[in-house]
Amino acid sequence: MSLIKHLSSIISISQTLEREIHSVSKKVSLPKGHTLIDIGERCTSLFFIETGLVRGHYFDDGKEITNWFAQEEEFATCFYSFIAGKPAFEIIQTLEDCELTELNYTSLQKLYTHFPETERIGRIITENYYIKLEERILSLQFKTAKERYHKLVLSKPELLQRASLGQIASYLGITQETLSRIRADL
Amino acid sequence: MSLIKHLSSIISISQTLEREIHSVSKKVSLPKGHTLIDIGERCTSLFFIETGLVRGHYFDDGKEITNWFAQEEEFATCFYSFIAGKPAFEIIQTLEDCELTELNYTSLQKLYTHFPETERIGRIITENYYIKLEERILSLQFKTAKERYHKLVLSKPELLQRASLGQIASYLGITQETLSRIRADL
DNA sequence: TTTGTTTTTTGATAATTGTCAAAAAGTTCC
DNA sequence: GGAACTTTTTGACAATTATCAAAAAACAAA
Repeated sequence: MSLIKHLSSIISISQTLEREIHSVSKKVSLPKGHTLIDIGERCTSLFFIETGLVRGHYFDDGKEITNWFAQEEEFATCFYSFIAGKPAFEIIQTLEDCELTELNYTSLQKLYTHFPETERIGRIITENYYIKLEERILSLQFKTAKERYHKLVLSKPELLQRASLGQIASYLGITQETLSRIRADL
Repeated sequence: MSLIKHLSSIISISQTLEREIHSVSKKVSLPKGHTLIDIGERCTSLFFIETGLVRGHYFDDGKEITNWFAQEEEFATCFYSFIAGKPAFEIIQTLEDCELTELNYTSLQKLYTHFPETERIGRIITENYYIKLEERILSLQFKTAKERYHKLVLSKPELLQRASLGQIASYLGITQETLSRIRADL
């Protein structure tokens, strides 16, 4: 689904605004394994995923930790860097060939200013992402490794085919070995 | 700090808007231990904390789990219920005598509509809360109990005096006994 | 102060998950 | 198909954290 269509599902987008979004955003095709943003860089773009899978990850004690996955119709960015203007603490990387729509920070701020209705879109999208994060906290806070895995199986079954075990394990906050064992005894 | 002052630190608030916010919000004084929202209710209010401490908690397997704390100059609400209009999954309760400013959902939506500049405030506040949640995820995902505790000591030292050990422990995703032991060997 | 209540600490033990190493299975590419 | 590489699984063991129970400490009320 295109970015415009996605936004239209939140509030109606005028012809003028649609044209403006078209003119300030750009389509990007990237192969699997491509790094969009590296640690330490400033992440000045928001990527809307039309097709493909992207993840954000960082290193802790030499170990790779997946912070999030983003798939079709979701946005990918180092949120902290994008919003706060600080260096990114994570690597953003494609896990599959991707078709993305890129919108940079300056253009987005201009949209907010010139098309006040986009503020509402921004707010609502952020609210929804907030709720998703909150759910993840509930899961990480007191659920066992097995419960977290089963929850993921229910909520994002396709992801299990699309990402590697190690990537999924670290996303769930457990080691790959533990996840492998959880899968074994079912 | 008052709600108006807090909002002014984000964008400038016009006289008219200030008057409007005044007229739709109301001050609430509550004693320690008061329940603002209970599980299953719809949370239709946003509470800005002028003085005092509030927490959100739920029960898992009979155990009380603190989901968040909110103190002076922060907002308290069951975000999920407030935004999605679904029943709250948590109890919101004062941990100290509180002075709050209450703004209800309908009034807030009217503000958004009649004063488009408030959309921006809403977006920015949500963005900032999102970043805070993200930080907490990083902590819960792979840090040890000790590391999580020390991080809290650095970021919110006063909280340790204001909330009980059990409340803090569950917030960190550990048992009270473990937290007690962590504190002991320093 | 004394009594009753709640919170925190301590101890013994069990369960969960991590670590390190190596084997097995699956992929990729010539 | 087979070599080289990557990913997943398995095993033995260690570390971390939870559980349950009880003692100690802190707090509140009469």
